[in-house]
Amino acid sequence: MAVSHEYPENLDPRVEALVTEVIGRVADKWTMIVLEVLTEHGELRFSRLAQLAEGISQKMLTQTLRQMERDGLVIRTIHPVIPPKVEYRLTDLGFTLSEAFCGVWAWAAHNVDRIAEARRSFDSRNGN
Amino acid sequence: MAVSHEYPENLDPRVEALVTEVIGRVADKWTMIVLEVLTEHGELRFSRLAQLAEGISQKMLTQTLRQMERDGLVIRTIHPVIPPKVEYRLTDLGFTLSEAFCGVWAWAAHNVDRIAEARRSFDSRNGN
DNA sequence: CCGTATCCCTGGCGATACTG
DNA sequence: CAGTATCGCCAGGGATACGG
Repeated sequence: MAVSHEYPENLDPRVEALVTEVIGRVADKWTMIVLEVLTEHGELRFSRLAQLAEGISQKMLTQTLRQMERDGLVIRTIHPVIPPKVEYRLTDLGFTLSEAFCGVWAWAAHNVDRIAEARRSFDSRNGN
Repeated sequence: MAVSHEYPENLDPRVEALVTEVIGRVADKWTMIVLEVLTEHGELRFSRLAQLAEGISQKMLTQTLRQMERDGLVIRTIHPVIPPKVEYRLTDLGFTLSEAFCGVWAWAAHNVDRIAEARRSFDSRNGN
């Protein structure tokens, strides 16, 4: 804590744009939650994932999983049985992203109270 | 890398909901970019911030800064001069969040190529 | 069971114009 | 300079229905 940190420097503005695009794609609530759930539980089927990712709609879950698969974050395995069984698990790449985001979760969990307090303070300073 | 990591466990589902809300609020492209810019450059005025946060509209910058101020991530200092001069800098809390997100930037910068490759592969597997 | 397809509508966001 | 206010668009995402 309070240790300095440095952001990666991109000399090439095109690369920087790509990095920003990746950030925009990946820094999304549902992506983070799916990442967390898959990290905690390992391989999961679609329906189980839908339960564990509290509040997600089927559409958003499908969409999120497709994007993550496309970006090489998850592997989708179709078991040719009836009824269909499809399982999702993280790739190594997905796992490393999960590690990175884990720090953000920890930060959030550690600071919920300070944030709530800051909000109360801000709201009372400015007309309720 | 490939070292295991653990997400914070929240026994209380209400706390968990709060954490998720904070994640949803904070895991946003512009918040991440403002965090990065303020970390790199220290205290900045509004107009300079607008230049450095490539592509942001004035509206989104104002909105993002207000939310961040409300959450206790930035301090807004109004210098009573003409023309007006308003400066923004990170709080300690904002700085620790910046640290956490720094890992995600590093991840993105380090893996742009793998992601681009994964996308090409995915797109060619499924009808272009 | 695991999706895709369609409808529909809210709200996020840019553009523009105006104030202290 | 540093905002607020207002309008208008269209994409994100829920709900529903249907297909393999």
